[in-house]
Amino acid sequence: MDNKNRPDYLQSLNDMQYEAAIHTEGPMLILAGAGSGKTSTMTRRIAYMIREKGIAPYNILAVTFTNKAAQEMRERVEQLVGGSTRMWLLTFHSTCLRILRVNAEKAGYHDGLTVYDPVDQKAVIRKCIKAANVNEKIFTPKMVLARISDAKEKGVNSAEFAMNAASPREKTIADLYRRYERELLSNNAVDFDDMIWRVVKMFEEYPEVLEQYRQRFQYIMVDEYQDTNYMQYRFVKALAGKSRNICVVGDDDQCIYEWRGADISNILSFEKDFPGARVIKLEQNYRSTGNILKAAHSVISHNRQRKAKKLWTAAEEGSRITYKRLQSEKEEAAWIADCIDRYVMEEGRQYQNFAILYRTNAQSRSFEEVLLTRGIPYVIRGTLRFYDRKEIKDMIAYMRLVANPDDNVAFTRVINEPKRSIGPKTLDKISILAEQQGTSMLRLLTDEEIVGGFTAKASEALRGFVRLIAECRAGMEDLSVSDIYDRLFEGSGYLAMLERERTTEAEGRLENLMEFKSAIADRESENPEMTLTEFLENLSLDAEVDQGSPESDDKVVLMTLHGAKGLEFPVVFMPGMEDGLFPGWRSLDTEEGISEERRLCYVGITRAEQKLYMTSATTRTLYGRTEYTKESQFLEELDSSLLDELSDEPGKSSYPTRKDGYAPEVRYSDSHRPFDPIRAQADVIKKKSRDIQRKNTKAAGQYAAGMRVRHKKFGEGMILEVSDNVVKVAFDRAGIKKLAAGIAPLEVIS
DNA sequence: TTTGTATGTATTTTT
DNA sequence: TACATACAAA
Repeated sequence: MDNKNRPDYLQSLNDMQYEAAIHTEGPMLILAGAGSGKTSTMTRRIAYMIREKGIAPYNILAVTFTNKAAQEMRERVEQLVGGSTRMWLLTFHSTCLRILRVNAEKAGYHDGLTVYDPVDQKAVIRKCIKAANVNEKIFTPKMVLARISDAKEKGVNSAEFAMNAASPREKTIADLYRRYERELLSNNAVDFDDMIWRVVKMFEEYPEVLEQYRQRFQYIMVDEYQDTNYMQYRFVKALAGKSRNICVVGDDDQCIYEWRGADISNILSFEKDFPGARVIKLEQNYRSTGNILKAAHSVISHNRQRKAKKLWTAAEEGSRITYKRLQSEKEEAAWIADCIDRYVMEEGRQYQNFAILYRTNAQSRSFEEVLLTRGIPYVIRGTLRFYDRKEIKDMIAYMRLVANPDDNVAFTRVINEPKRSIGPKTLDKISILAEQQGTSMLRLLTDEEIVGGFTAKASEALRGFVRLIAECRAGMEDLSVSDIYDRLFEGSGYLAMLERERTTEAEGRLENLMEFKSAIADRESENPEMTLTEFLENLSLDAEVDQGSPESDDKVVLMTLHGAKGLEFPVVFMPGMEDGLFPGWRSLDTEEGISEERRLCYVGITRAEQKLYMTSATTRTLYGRTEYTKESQFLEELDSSLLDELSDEPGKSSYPTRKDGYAPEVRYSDSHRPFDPIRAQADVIKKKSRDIQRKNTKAAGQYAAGMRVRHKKFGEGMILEVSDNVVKVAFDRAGIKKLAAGIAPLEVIS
């Protein structure tokens, strides 16, 4: 194809990529193989729409699955179009949550809508299981939630579920589903499935709302289409139904989340859903050497039901895949460590060139042990997320309670954290009473009569707790998020609790909470007007936070095969190529199960740029049991002419080991540090919090009902009521607001 | 209400 | 093996 007439930013595309980029009208399916330049193509397509076709960014919706992908795409688009764009380039969940917030009332919710993560969901369903008084051995939270999620993905509500329930077991699940649904609604909360589903439902119930968004989003793009579930498909189809300007990008061979609801048939039947769809295959790979691609192809071609395609490369053949069977998982790890050492010593490679990709997280241990003793730097990516830590979740729960007083899960989480002598018994009472009165647990406790009904100790604690939350809620308009955080952290006694403990664990928690504070400050400096609600929303949708400093550090990367999707490394190790481990034993009995594992294997192989190693162990200790293993069937499926199997060389170790001493990282315990930054920060927080409190208690006296006041943001109004340091003002224009007496910039006029 | 001890269970997890 | 949860005792 003649490149001459292309705009400069399209010059670098190959013919297929170019065609995809300039095809803007009507449905299109881009089958983008691994490493085929998918993101380049997509971002250039958007740039082309904006720059050449004059399409307003306002009219474009681009949906991804991860925040990371969305962020990366946005950056690259902005580079291409020069300057920032206010286009909707978001994850499915952010997209739907935005729509849901704007139309909260129509969807049955109200202001302060909270997002429940899996831990919150579990808390809710456990409560439901208890309340329903059913066999907890059979109806485990995990199983029930899986069924509910499944139903929501299919758009089946609890009433419909109940109608389809034939067996007693199904009827029980229907009942639990009903309770769960009701609980979330009364808590003004949505789970991840709800975000998509409620929007789709609202589109059905309010065609004018759908029409409005159809008008807006004339052009729609969907990334990773093979991973969409049925409800996401419905969402996309509804929005694109009229304009039909929909471009989906994906690779059916990389669908590895079927177990989570991803429906591979969405991509397989796209041409049926959108007749006349243009199909473009991106098959040129820019990542791997020839042998790696051939190996990947030999494995994946054992799958039936796939779109015919074959990656090719202009690069050289490269070396073959090396396979080695070791004695145990310990030797397996040692062998891989040797390999890395050798590369580093002989070729001067950097550690970050290597990735160890395993099937299960449990496998990481043997690698950690070996790498640690050898002094090889490494990072484990994607395990416990920062925001999943207990102390972080606790503080988030406090903040959530301020933003949404209906959030019973948040209430239950922190009412006795730190210990306030509110045990399960008291909690039960509160819960039942709240339900009877049709209110939330926190709101119930604003009733002095009810609070007084508990023991002196408990009622005192409850009063303090409620006052703190109310004070922060009243301050929401005028305090920054970090101010609120400081006030909650100190005022709740959480800070004091951690300081009292004096264990290394408590120190670590304190450190994490300080880091959390700086994360808040970071976001605040980017967006000084950030509200608490906004902050919480971003948190719940963005699990990925700067995990130390991953990219820049020169470290071997350890992660699961699932986590590796979308990434690439010069040298990749795939340990644990054993039947029952990979493919996993739970997938063995179905064809679809094996197929998905095979796709996972394909994903793993195609992560490698230059060299791929596979290993297995004849005996493996898992869950404290040592067992003999059989080699993975994927090894047999892999074209043997591409595989070099290394045998044992008796008497000598096949690879040199690192002898030179490696100085372990020296860390001084906190008590030996001349200056303790954590303690210093804690003092700042304490001061800030007490400052807020002091201002508040002092200030209430100067206001009285009936006074006219002026507020910086809300203008003039009249005080309706003053109680507990909270001033209730009816503003002439902004409506009724509750404000913190000492914080709000109120000026008495008369 | 808190604490210690027994018991059962165990892929993968973008949001 | 290792962790979370359930239950009993103080």
